[in-house]
Amino acid sequence: MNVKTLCLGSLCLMEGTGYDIKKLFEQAFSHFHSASYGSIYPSLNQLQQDGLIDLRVESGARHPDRKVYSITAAGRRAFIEEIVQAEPTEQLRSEFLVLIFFAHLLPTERLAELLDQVCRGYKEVLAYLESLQECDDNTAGIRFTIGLGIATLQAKLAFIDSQRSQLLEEHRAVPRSWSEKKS
Amino acid sequence: MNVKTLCLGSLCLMEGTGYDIKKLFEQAFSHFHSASYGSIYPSLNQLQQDGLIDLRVESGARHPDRKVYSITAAGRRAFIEEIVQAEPTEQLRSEFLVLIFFAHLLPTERLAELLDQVCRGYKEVLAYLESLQECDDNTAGIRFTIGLGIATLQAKLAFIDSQRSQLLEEHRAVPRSWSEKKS
DNA sequence: TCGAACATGTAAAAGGTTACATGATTAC
DNA sequence: GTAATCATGTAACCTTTTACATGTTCGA
Repeated sequence: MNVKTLCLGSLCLMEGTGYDIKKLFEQAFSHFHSASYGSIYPSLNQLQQDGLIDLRVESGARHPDRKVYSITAAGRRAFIEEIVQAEPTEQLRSEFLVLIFFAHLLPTERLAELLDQVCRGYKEVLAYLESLQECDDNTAGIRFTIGLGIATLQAKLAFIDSQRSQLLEEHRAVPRSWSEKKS
Repeated sequence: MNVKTLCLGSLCLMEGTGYDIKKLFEQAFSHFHSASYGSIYPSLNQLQQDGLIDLRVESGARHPDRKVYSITAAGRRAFIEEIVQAEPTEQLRSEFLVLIFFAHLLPTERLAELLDQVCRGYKEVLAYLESLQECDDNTAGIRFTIGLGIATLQAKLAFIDSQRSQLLEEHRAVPRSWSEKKS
C-alpha cells in the first residue's frame, strides 16, 4: 500500500487539500503509516490525471490557491478494489530494538537513557491515542485501530518497566565488552 | 539505520558470508528489520572497500566461492560510534491497520478473514520467538528484544480476541456502506 | 511584531525490492 | 532423482525522504 492509495482512501472520508491529508497522516494514521509532502502532492496530481479524484480551486485572499480534491465514483471503486484484495501485512523498522540487540556494545548509561527516551515517546503517543478515543464520530474500524495501538503501547511499557532494572544490572555485570577494543 | 550498518553489526557478532547475514535478518532480526540479497551484497562490497570489513575467499569444491567477511578494528569502532549516537526510533507500516481503518468499505466476510489471517500470522511469529528464547547463548539484550516481541504479540492477540466479535457485529449492523455506490 | 499555521510544489538523492542469471551440494 | 539449501551477484525500477523555494494569514 503506497501513499497514492492512502491519499485516495483519505478522500473517501472527506474532501480536502494536500495539506489536510498530511494532517491525517500525522494524526489518524500516525501510528501505522507516515508520508511527507514530497510524496503526497505528486500523488494527488497523478490521481487527478487518472480521473480518480476531482479538483476544485479556491482562489481568494489566500495565496497558494487552495486545491480542494474530492473522490470520483471511479476513484471510490478503485480504492475499494485495492483494499478488498490487499494482504494484511505489517512491517516494523525499529532502531530501538537494533540498539538493544547490540546493547553489549553500548555504555550502561546510554542504554538506560535509551530505555527512558523510548518510554517517554511511547507515553506521549499513548496519551495522544487516548485523546483520539474521545471523538464521537469514529467508526468501529477506527476505534479498533486506536484500541489496538493503545493495547500494544501499554504492553510494551509494562514489559520495559518490568525488565529494565534486570537488563541494566546484567549489563553492568558484564565486564564492559563495549570498550574492549577501545584504543 | 540502513542495511549497511546492520551488516556491520552482524559481523561484530560473527564472521560470515552474505548468505549467513541474510539468515540473521530472517531469524534474529526478523521482528524488527528486514533486508534482501539485493541490498546485502552491495553493502558488503562497499564496507570492504571502506576498510571496515576483511574478506577471505574460501575456494574449494563449492562454486560461487564462499566470501567470508569479518569485522576490522576500524569497522568495530565505526559501528559503535554509529549506535552510540543513534536515536531509538520506531516505524510501523501496517496495511492491516489501514484495512481496518477503512473497514466500513469492506464486506463483513473479508473483514473476518483479515482478522483471522493476521492472528494466524501473529501466532506463527510468536511460536518462532518462543523457540528463540530457548537458546542459551543469547545476550541480555537479545533476550530483551525477544521478550518485547513476545509481549507485544500477546497483547495484540488478546486485543483482537476480545474485540473481534463486537467489531464484526457492529460492522454487520451498519447498512453496507461498502457497497452503497456499487453499480 | 513575531511565530505558528496555512498552503503548494520540485528535484535530487537515498534506500531498497524484485526479477533475473547461474550453478553445486546435500539430504531424502 | 529431486527438492531444499548453499552461494553470489546485477540492473532496472519503485517509492519515499530531504532540502529547497515561496509567501500569506491569523492569533497572541
